Amino acid sequence: MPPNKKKSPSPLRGKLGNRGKSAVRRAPVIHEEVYARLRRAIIDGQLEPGRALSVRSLAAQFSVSAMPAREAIRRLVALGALEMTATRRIMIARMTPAKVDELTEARTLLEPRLAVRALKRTQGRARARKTLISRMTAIDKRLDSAIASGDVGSYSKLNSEFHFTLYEAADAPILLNAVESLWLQTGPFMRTVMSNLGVPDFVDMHNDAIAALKSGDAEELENAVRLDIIEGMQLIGGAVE
Amino acid sequence: MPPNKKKSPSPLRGKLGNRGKSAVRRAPVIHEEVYARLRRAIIDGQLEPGRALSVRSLAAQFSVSAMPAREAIRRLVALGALEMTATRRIMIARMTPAKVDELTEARTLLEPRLAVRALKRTQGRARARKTLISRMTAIDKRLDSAIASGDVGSYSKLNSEFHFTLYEAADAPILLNAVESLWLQTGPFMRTVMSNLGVPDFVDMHNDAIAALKSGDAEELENAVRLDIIEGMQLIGGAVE
DNA sequence: GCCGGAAGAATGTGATCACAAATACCCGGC
DNA sequence: GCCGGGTATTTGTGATCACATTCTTCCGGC
Repeated sequence: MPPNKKKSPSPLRGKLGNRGKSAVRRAPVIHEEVYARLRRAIIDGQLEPGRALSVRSLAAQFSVSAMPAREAIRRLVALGALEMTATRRIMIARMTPAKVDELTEARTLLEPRLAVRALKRTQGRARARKTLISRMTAIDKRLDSAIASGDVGSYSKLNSEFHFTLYEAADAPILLNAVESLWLQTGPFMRTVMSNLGVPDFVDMHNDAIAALKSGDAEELENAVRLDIIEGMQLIGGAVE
Repeated sequence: MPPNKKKSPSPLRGKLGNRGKSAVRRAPVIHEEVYARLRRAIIDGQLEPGRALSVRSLAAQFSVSAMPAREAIRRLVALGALEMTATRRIMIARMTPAKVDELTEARTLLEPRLAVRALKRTQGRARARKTLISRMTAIDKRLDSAIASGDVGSYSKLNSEFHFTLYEAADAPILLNAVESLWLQTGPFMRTVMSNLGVPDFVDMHNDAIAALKSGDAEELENAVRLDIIEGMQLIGGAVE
């Protein structure tokens, strides 16, 4: 009997989808799929702060082996989304007043600029601008019903979708990456705070942002985004300290 | 003979230093040591853009096994310091005009704020303020001799040391992390540009920053840092486009 | 002399095992 | 009922192997 051939059991390689229809491009790369899904769950606020995580449990949950799970976890720890205790236990990062302060400053600096970039980038392109506005309006509409029904989960998800739809239109991957890292650290708390205090009604800011996008007013857009961030972070700050 | 016990050869666990004197705290964790060393090398501009990297070669270079090397590489790819080709080859990230633009904006937004935070944090603490100033002055002095002798390597190293000495005094880990990620993407180019164009004389900005720190002038400090960034990035931008 | 392609080496990724440390669990004593 | 301590389990980390691809190299045909 040959001594090798250890790879038989294999936790289902194709489980996470074979990259949809495009078998053309690169291989699946399981660990990126795991990372993407976990990141989305955190940004959308589906995991509460302090919730424990482990390499093996995450691997089991996603039906993959330990290796992709630990790589995804490693990345999220590096980005500040996950926290490691002194004894190397992993959990969703917890909030502190100091972190609220830092996140508020970083977000209010970067996100308005990203929004303005999206505006400027669609300057000559009426078609692209219209597409962006209609997509954001659609999300905003769904956001309204989430607020009306008090659906905290949907609200979190749609809120992040609203912001990133705008930010991604800026076509600025470095800034976007930085901002994503900040959302990874705020996401869990938005959800927690709203579960306690109820869904906020910041929709004014969203409407202002859409209006500014329509009129092409960069300053108004900046202010709308900034105010949205400040109000959201104040909510978190009030709950933390 | 027992069939297990495969771990014998082991690439020298204590090679990278047993964390100095503190055997009190947590275990060594080889992959963090590898990450820290590689990150420093990149920020200091010791690795030129496009330079190839591989898991196994990095492991061999640091006398560790493949596992810590790949974890360090994974993190640096996530932070934008390393680039992956379509065929999964790893290299030091290359620069594009668009990236220069983004990095300039992000850095001019974040770094001056970090500097001001360092200023504010040492407001009441005359002792801490003095220590900070003297440390920065000492680095600046060594920077002068590096400029005088045209030592590009030392210049890069000392320049990053100067900035991060200031930024770390802000005690703002989230902002610091974001800024480090940006330096990881600029480091290799500063070095390249200076190798071609020679060592720049931005020391004025450093002197202004120190002076602002002494006088407690936040606005002057902000401007000094901003100008230093803009001049440096313009140098890179001129070489890239 | 030059080109194309095949053989060989190298690479990223996934899987699995070993191990020390930390946590969880349980059981007996009071 | 509650606590303490010892055992069993879980955990992160490192090491090693397998494998499909990709890159390199070199050689034979023209």
